[in-house]
Amino acid sequence: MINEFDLFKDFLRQQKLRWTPLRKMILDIFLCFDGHVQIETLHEKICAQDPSIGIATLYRTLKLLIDCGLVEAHSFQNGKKTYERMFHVRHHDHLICTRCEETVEFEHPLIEKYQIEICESYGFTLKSHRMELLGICKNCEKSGDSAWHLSKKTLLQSSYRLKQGTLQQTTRF
Amino acid sequence: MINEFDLFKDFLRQQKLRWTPLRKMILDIFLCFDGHVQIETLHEKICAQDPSIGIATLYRTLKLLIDCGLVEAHSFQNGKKTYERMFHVRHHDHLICTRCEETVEFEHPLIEKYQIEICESYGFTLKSHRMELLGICKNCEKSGDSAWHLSKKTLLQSSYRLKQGTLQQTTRF
DNA sequence: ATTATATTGATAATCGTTATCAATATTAAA
DNA sequence: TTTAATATTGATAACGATTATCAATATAAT
Ligand SMILES: [Mn+2]
Ligand SMILES: [Mn+2]
Ligand SMILES: [Zn+2]
Ligand SMILES: [Zn+2]
Repeated sequence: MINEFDLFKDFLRQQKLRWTPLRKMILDIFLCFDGHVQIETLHEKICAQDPSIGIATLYRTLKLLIDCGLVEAHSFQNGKKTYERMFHVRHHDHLICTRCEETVEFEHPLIEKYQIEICESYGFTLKSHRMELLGICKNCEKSGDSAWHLSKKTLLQSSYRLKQGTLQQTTRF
Repeated sequence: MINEFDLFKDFLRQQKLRWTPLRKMILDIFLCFDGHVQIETLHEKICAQDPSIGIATLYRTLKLLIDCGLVEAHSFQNGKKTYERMFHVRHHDHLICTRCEETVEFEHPLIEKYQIEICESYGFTLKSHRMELLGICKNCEKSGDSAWHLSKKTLLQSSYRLKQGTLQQTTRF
């Protein structure tokens, strides 16, 4: 039964790169996590085992894992990427609560099918897709923070920010 | 017949912000463009009219236009955002050629419908979505650059880069 | 052994975007 | 009209996740 380690090894050999203890360790720890992992989380757990490991190596190794198809990087909201294992994981898309950032994974065969049809009709060769549904989860919806959130939104919209209990001007980006 | 200018004016008034000549000018020029505009393109055209206008004001004004729903920002590949007018424009999603960056706009009612159904089934309130199909357009496909692209991809994957005619090591991000 | 190539960590650089701030301009209040 | 309060603007510094650079080291090929 082939596994991630063998695949990674083969990929590295094929690319004339090397299967090192460090790369093994990083893959090992990455696979401990379920779902979406942030680089920082990963780095912490790795540093617990060996604090001398630099963050650059982490980025480099993740990049390699992406190149060989074992990992996928997502760019959801906050600028930071998250990494998700892709081997022996069904394809799925994401439903994201914009309030608490909870994510739900789903798949919809018909949507997938229509995506292919659309591409064909425009003469495109579909390589991949990104689909994210953004909404408010049940919890956030009922925990009636809506008032606070609304006012917060208004404050942000009107280019003010609550700071130290008073309203202070800020820039309007 | 209500237009973007009136909507923007109303929005500003409502937020106790001001309708200034500069904001009018920026909106004016933005509306000259069709489709997706980059901030840099916009800045050039604006500077042609008045070189003293700072880029910060552009970002600020675009942000306001987004807040009031007249504009949408997209984050496709290359890190840079593009801005698209949203008023009197049908909702659509995007099909993007990853080689030449050509984009095609499309809509598919059933996909939209299923998105809503999916959200409901998980108890989410759908607020928005993002769907991008990534592929190779007909032109790029047939202009048989595939050999070059393949080798380029391999080079990138194997963490090398063609530089000054020789193969030089580079980092592996 | 000797040479060629790959890996690693520290650290600087990148770059689109945001924040800060002081000078003006505009509006509201007195 | 004065006076105070608030908003706008441009220059420029800061941000922050990611990437590049580089020298030291490790590994593979010959
Ligand atoms: Mn997932
Ligand atoms: Mn569009
Ligand atoms: Zn939530
Ligand atoms: Zn193309």
